[in-house]
Amino acid sequence: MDRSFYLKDTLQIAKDLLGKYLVHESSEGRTVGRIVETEGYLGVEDPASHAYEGKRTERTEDQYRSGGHAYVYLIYGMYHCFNVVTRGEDEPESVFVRALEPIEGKELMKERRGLKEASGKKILELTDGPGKLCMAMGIDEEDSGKDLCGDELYIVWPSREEDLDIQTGKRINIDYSREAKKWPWRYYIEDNEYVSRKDR
DNA sequence: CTCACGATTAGA
DNA sequence: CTAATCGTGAGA
Repeated sequence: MDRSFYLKDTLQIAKDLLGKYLVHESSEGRTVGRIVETEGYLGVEDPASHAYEGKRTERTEDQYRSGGHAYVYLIYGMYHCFNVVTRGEDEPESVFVRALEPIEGKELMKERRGLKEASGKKILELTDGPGKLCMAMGIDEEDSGKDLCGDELYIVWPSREEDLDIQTGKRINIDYSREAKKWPWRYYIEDNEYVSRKDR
């Protein structure tokens, strides 16, 4: 995906990223996951965003880069969250990737997730949540700020395109954000079993 | 320096 | 439902 893809409207990108493939070429091997659930975070006007009212700190600095960079942070002292930065430089908006469907490198994903013997139902737990997918894909704070238009961590179109049944809902776990928790900026592929929460 | 707080997850 | 777990950043 080239730079221009990431400079558009954030909610449009949140929708457009569904069905695309996130690829990570790491020293341990290559993993690929199909994006099935996203949320838009609209920067200065969004009480749920780390950049609300222009708040800018060392931790959130990468969100101020131009569209097409990664913004990764640690949450609850133990999990990582992966975001795709959108819009131009100093427009701190992003798309939070909440779930993937494993496509390639499933053995490596199982190892990283500590589910070596996993099969059947357990395979669903590889990437069905923001912290889980970072673990499975080997994404951590080292990856924050990386250019997604590069050749290490990037996003591509699937070989064959398909029609997706896209659903919308409220974003998850942002109770601290007052009225913003009602805004329907979460997108997911209907009936996809890797979506993190099936409830509304 | 202190301390409250998470864009989560696993497990009871 | 709650505990786990710790870097960050606001405030003293």
